[in-house]
Amino acid sequence: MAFKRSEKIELHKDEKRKLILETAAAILAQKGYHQTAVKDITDGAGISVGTFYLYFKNKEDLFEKLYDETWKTLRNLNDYALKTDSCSVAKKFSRVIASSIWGYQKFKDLTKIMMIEAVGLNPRFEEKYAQIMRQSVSDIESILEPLKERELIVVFDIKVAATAYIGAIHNVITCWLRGDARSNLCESTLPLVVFLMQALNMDFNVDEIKQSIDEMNEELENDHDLLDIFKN
Amino acid sequence: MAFKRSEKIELHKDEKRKLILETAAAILAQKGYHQTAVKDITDGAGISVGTFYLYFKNKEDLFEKLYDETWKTLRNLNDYALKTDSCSVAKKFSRVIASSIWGYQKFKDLTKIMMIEAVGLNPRFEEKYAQIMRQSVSDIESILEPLKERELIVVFDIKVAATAYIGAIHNVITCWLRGDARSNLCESTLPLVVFLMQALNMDFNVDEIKQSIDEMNEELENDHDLLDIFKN
Amino acid sequence: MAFKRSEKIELHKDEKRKLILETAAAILAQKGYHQTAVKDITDGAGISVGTFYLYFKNKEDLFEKLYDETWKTLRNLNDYALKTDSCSVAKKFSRVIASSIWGYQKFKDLTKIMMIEAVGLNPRFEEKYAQIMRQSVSDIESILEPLKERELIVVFDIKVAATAYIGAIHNVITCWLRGDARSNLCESTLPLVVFLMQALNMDFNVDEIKQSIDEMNEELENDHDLLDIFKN
Amino acid sequence: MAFKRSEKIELHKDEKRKLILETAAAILAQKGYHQTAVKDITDGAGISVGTFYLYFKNKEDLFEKLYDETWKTLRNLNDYALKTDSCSVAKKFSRVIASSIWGYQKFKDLTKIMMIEAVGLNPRFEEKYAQIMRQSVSDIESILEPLKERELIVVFDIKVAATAYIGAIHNVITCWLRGDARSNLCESTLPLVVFLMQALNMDFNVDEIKQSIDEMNEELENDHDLLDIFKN
DNA sequence: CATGAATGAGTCTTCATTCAT
DNA sequence: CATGAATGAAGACTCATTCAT
Repeated sequence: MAFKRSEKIELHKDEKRKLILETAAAILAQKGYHQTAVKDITDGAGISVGTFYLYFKNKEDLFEKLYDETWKTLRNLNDYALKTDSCSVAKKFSRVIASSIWGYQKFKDLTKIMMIEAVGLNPRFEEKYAQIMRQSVSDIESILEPLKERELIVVFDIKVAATAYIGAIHNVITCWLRGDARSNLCESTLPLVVFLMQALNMDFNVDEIKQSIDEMNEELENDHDLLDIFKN
Repeated sequence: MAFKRSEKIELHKDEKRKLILETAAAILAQKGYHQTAVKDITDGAGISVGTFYLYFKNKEDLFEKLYDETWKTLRNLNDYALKTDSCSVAKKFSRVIASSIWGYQKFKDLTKIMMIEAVGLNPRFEEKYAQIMRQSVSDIESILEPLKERELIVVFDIKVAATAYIGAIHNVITCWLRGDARSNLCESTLPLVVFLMQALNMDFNVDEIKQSIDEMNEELENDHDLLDIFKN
Repeated sequence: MAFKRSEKIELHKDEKRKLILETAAAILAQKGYHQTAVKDITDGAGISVGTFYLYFKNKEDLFEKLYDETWKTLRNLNDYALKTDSCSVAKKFSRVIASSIWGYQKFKDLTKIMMIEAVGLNPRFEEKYAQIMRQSVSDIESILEPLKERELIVVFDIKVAATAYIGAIHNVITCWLRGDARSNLCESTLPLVVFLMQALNMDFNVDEIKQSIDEMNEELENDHDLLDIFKN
Repeated sequence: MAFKRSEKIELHKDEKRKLILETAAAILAQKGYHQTAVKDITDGAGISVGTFYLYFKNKEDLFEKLYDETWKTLRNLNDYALKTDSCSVAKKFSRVIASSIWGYQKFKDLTKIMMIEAVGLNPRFEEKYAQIMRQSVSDIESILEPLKERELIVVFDIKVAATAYIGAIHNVITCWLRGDARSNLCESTLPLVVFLMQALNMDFNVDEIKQSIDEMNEELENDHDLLDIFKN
C-alpha cells in the first residue's frame, strides 16, 4: 500500500533497475522474503511483472543482487575507513567499527535483508552467508595476528576471538534492527569499541577513540559518492 | 481407502510425538522451513500425513513447539549451571557459557532451527526471536549491573555490553553450526570465556576457568535427565 | 460444545441407535450436513467413532435413515389425520394440514434436515426428495380428482394445483424454520387452510375449520405413541 | 513450467468471466456445489486453475456471484413485468407470474442453483436465501395490503397468504426443475395464476389472464437485452 | 522495451472410514 | 461390543514465471 508509485515517469534502464532494487529493499525488509510476492514489488515500483523479469532473472536473482551489493557497500565502507594515513591501532579499530555501524544505520533496509532475511533462506544463501561470515572472521584474524605477535593484544585463540568480535558487533546492530530502531545506533559505537578493545586487552584511550569515531562519522556524512549503493 | 498398519513397533502417543519432533528437527535443520513439506517430515517419520495433524495443529505449530522446547532446554541448562554452591563470579560465567555451548553442540539440529531457521521466518517468529534475544540480553544486564556497582567489572554501557556479550557467544556457536561443525565446539569455550572476561575487564585466573569448564562439561555428560528435551 | 453427553450410561443397542439419531438430528439441523463431521456427532453422543460405524454404514447412511424416518413419521401423521370417522371434505383438509404443521413444529430439527439440508445435497438425495415430492403431489392429486368430478372444487389443472398446494404449505413451514422459529407455527394453520380452500374454490365454514384444527391439535398432543419417531 | 496458449479464440476479460460463469452454472446445476471441484469448472471452461482465481476470489465467491446475478435478473424480470401501462390487478399478477416462470425456464441452470443448490449450503448462504425469501414475501405483502383494504381480495392473514403464494409458485417451478424439465413450464402458468387468483378470492376473467400471459411471453421473447444476465 | 493474462506444479489441510486392541 | 489412532485420497488455493501482443 505504501511504496505505490503513481506517475509513470519514463526512466532509463539503470534508473529503472535502481528503482526496482530500492523498492524491493524496502518491501523485503518490511515483509520478509517469503511473504513478499514479485507482484508486491512490481506494484510498489509501478511496473509490470513482465518488466521485472526484463531486469532480473528471477526473484532469487533480485535478492542475490541486493545481497551482494549490500555486502559490497559495507566492505567499501571498511576499506574506506582503513584507507587513512597510518595512525594508532586503536584508532583504526574505532574507524572500522564506526564506519560499519554508520553504514548499517544508513542502509537499514538492506542491512536487515542481509543480516536477518537472508539467514536460513535456503541452502544456497546459507552457504553464501557462511562464506561472508568466514571472510569477515578471517579479515579480522589477519588483523589480529600481527598485533598478537607484537603483543599489542592478548588473545587466547585468534579464530575464536575474531568470531566473537564479529558476533559482538553484529548483535548490537541486529538487536537495533529488530526493535530499538528508533534509538540512535551510533550512540552504541563508543561503548562497543571500548568493549572490544578490552576484550582484546589492547591499550586505548577513551578520548582518542571517541574522537576517531566522531571524525569517521563526519567524514562519512560528507562523502556521498561512497554511499550510493546502486551506482553504476 | 486407508490403513496399512506399519510394521514399525507400536509407539505410544508421547513416543510418536517425540519421533515426529525429532525427525522434523533433523529435516528442518537440513533443508529449511520453507523447503520442507509436511510430507517430507511424515515420510521421514514413517507416518501418514493425517497422523501428523493428529499431533500438531499445523506445520507452524510443529515448528513453534520445536522452537519453544529448544529454548526451554537451553534455559534449563543455564539454570542448572548457576544452581551451584556459590563460587567466584568468573567461575559462574564459565559454567554458564560452558553449559550453553555444550547444549548447543548436543542439540545441533534444534539449535540450528532456533538460531538460524527461525530468524526472518515470518513476522510472528521474528517477534518471538526478538523477545528471546531481549530477554537474554536483559538477563545478562541484571548480572552485570551489581558487578559494575561492586567495581568487579568495567563496562561503559551495560546494555551495549550485554548485547555484545550475547552476540559474541552466539556467533561462535552459529559459525560452528554453519560449517565448522566437524570441529569440536567445546574447544572454543575457554578462549571464548577469556575473551569475554577481558571484555568486561574482570579479574580471572585461566586455570580456574579451565577447571570450571571441565567440571561443568563433566557434570553435564553425567546428568542425562537434563537433556531429554522432549521428556514429558 | 452443546450436545456433550458426559456420563456414559450403558445403553442397549436400540437406545444407543436412537441416541445417535437424536444427537445427529440436532447437530445436523444446526450446522448442516457438510459442516458436520462424524466426530461432531460421536462427541455429541458421547461415543467413539468406531461405535458410530457399528450402527450405521456411513455418514450418508445415517442421514438417509434420519430422512426416511422423518418422512415416515410425517406420513403417519397424515394417515392418522385421515383415519377419522367420515366428515366433511373441508374438515379432512383441515385435519391433514393441521397435523402436518403440528408435526413439523414438533420435529423441528428433523424437518429442517428433510426440507432444507437434504435439498441439493447430492444427486441421490435430490432424486429421493424429488420422489417424495412427486408422491406428495400425486397423493393430493388423487384427493382432488374425485372432488373435481363431484364439482366440489374448481381447479384448472389438477397437477399444477396439487403442486402449488404442496408448495404453499411447505413454504409456510420452511420460512418458519428459517427464522420465524420463535413464533408459533400453529397460528398459521387457520389462515393457510383458508387460503387453500379458497384456492380450490371449495365451500367452507371458517368456524368449522377452526374447530377441526383445534380438535386435531388436541388429539395429537394426547397420542404420544404416534410421535416417537425412533420407536420400532 | 507453465503456459500453453490454448488454441481457443482469445477472449477478452469480460467474455472469459462470462464463459466461466456459464460453465460453472451448468456444472454446478448438474453435480451440485460440493460435488463440483474447481478443477471441474476450469476443465469445462478450458482454462487453468490459476486463471479461475484471476477472475474469482475463491469457489464460494464464484457461487455468490452466480447467485446474486441470478436473483438480480429475476427481479429485473418482475420489474419489467410491472412497468406497463396501468391495467387491471389480475393482469398485473398474471404478468408478474408469467415473467417469473418464463425467466426460470430460460435460466434453468441458474435457477436450479439458486433455488436448490444454495439451500442449506452453509450458514451464510442459508441466511442469504432466507433474506431473499423474506423480501419476496414482503414484496407480495405490500401488494396485497392495499388490495385487501379495497376489498378486492379476501385473505385471512396477509403474511401467511404471501408466504403461501410464493411457495405455490416456487414449488411449481422447483418440481419442474427437478424432473419434469422436458415438459414446458410455461403451460403451467395459466393454471397457476388461476389457482392463486382463487386463493386470494379475486375477481378475474380467465380469457383476460390467458391473454396477458401470452402477451407477456411474447414481449419477453422479443426483448433480448433483458436476458443477458452477465451483460456488463 | 513493456505489458499482464495465463499457467499448473506444488502445498497444506480435512475427514470419512478402518481395524488392531 | 467398543475404542480411537492411523490412514491417504481429495481438494482449495498460491505464485513464480512466460510470452503473445
